[in-house]
Amino acid sequence: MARRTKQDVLSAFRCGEILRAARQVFGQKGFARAGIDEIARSAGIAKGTIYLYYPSKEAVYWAALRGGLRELLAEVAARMREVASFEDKLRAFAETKIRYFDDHRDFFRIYHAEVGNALTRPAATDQEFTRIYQDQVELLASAVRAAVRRKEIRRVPAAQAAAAIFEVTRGLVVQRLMARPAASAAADAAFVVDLVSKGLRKP
Amino acid sequence: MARRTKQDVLSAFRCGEILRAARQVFGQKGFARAGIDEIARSAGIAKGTIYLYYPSKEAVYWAALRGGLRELLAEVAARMREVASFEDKLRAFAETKIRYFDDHRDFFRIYHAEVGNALTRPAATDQEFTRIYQDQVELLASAVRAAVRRKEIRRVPAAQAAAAIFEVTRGLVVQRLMARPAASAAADAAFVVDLVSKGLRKP
Amino acid sequence: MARRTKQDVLSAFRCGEILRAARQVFGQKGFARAGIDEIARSAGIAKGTIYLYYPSKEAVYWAALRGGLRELLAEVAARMREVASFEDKLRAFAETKIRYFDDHRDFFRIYHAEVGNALTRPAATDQEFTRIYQDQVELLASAVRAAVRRKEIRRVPAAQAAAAIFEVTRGLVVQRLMARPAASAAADAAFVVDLVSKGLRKP
Amino acid sequence: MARRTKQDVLSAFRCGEILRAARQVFGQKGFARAGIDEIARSAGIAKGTIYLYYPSKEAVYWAALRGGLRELLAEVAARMREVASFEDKLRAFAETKIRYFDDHRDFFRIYHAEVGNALTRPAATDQEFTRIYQDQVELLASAVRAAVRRKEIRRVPAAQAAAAIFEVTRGLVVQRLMARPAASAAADAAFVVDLVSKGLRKP
DNA sequence: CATGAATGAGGATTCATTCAT
DNA sequence: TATGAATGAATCCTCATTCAT
Repeated sequence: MARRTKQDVLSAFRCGEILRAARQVFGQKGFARAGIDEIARSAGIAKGTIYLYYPSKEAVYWAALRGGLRELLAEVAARMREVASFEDKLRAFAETKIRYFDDHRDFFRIYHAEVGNALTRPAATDQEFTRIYQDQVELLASAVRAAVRRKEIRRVPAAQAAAAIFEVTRGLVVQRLMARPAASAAADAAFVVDLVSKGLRKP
Repeated sequence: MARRTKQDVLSAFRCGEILRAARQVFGQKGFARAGIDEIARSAGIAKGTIYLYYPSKEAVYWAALRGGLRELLAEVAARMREVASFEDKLRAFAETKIRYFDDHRDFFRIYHAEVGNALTRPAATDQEFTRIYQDQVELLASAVRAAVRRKEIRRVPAAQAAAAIFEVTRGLVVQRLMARPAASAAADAAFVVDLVSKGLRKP
Repeated sequence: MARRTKQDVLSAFRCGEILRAARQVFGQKGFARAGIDEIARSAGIAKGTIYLYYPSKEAVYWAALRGGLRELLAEVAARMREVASFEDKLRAFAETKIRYFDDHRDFFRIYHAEVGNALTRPAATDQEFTRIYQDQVELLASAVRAAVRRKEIRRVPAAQAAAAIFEVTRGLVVQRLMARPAASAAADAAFVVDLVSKGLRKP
Repeated sequence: MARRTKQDVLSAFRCGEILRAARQVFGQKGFARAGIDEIARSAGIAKGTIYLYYPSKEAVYWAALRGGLRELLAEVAARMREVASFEDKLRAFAETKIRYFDDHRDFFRIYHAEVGNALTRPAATDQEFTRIYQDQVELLASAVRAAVRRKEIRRVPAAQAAAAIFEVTRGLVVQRLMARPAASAAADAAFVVDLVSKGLRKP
């Protein structure tokens, strides 16, 4: 059993290294221009080894994307659960995402690119991506619904409001990455909170 | 002169057809997976003919992107000039963009992908893209500044506000394209206007 | 008839210009790297026009080669006929060739390349090249035979001797073209005459 | 170490096979008309494998040319060192070259073609070719100088004499390859020796 | 399990040739 | 006759994937 466990640990370590390298290389070059060779080198293993853990370049890409997405979703969900008011949830959402992407710029590029791809092919693989993507929006939508119910904010269509919050936040991340010396994460998040909470405030 | 003109017309027609086909194919497959062959076929010409008008696949891509961007920018700027109040300018911006992208879905995908690429390589070619991109944001920023001056809205940082409006709009476009049977363009635009104008309203 | 003649003159002029341009471009780039476009431009006509006079790129090449070869052969033969002794014929041969190639460097490169090609493909077209090539050697061989008959030189195998003279001369041309500031044509020719006439002198 | 050595042996074998195939195909078709595909097939490997050993078609060509040139030069130099008299050195030079090219006809064609190219582009790559080419001539020139010093032959310009010998020999090779049923290598070499040694004999 | 040499399908680009004007 | 825009076959090179060691 120790043997098995040792194997598992090694295997998990390899997978982790591969995905870390994959995010770096895919993030910097995009899917097509990234080479398996380069990912392997960055992971400190040989090209062939990757194929022991993943059946194809696409599979590596999806694993890298899915892993990051799940981590991000979990983190955002956790932070949002920690607070109660709509404004606090809003702030938790924006700040966590901004901070996460500040720390995982390469991943953001994959994520962003995949949004674009999801627009094109409603293929089986993308279904999962779309689902996780929508899970994030749903986090916001339910917060909006609750706030409406609690009369914290005026009655607004939850889906559109959630989408708006979601995209304002994503837009800020894009702006932050395009123009380097950005404001602090907290300041940018505060702006989102301010705009949205005022925008949704009861009349 | 007639001769020359006839040639010019044909040449313009070819360029137009190539760019139209390019937007379609690049939009559906992305730059790397798109084949010159397919673009040519879609344009109804032979592969080699493309190289009479553009020196490389990349050049075709940039021309397609730039052309669309300029058209969009011009249209948005024109619509915004037609109206006076901040709210109307806001509506003009959102509605024009949503409508344009509803009609040019393929182009939106190129556009979206390139935002992602611009995050990675601050190369010479991308400079122009970034500039046009920022021209759009500037349209909004100056509207915001004017509104602040006219005391239509409260004092907010123009750049951030513009980015937020810009991204909320873009986000709605993404949502519309991901989930097909969307609300009307006017309704989605109205939501943006509502959220933002209330969010920026004087206290 | 005047009409016809005018046509003929124009046609001859076109052919001449094409061949002149062909020698220049083929000589500077070799057959494969030379483009029909470039030849046409150098000849001051349009690409398609070349195909009114020659059926293919190869045909242009062969015409350029054959024309030059014939001119050279005629010139050499004429000069050799003007003199009587073996030494004088030798000098006429070497000096005329050296001078001709000094004046037609581009042509020499085509000529040289084709010797190489003739080694490879004993095709129909090359037959003629080989024949003209051997006609030149034959000029020398008959001079050698006559000299032997007249006892000007010792008895040597005419074919080998002719080949040797031919190649020594050609070798000098190569040397002249590789190392620019060469000796005068007369001096180089004199060396050939000296070496060979002494080498073939009666014992 | 054994491992490494086995790899090295395999690698050397591959390189050798590639160059052998390259000489064959380039020799029969010339650089431009030769296809990497065909070279690979002739070497018994796949197209892509060539690119593991050489970065481009050009690199393969140069390696094939350089390798052959060096082998030839080494062989000629060795044979010439083995003998003392001018006549013997002359014979060693001529016979070794004739024999080498009899055995490596394909290589001769590359070699010959490159002489032509060297006439055109004095580019960096050709520099090395020109150097090795001149090293061969220098072998002869120093032999001539020594013979003059030892009074074996009359006083002649060493460079021109060397060039003449060099080219007579090359000319004979061309003749041998153009007209198949040639004399024996020894007989052709003897002719060169006879002509030249008599031509340079003291008066 | 790990390796990396070998594979070969795929794709951008060039250019001789054609043909409508 | 002259043109040059259009064609598409031909070819170099890349790189995801396989497999013998």
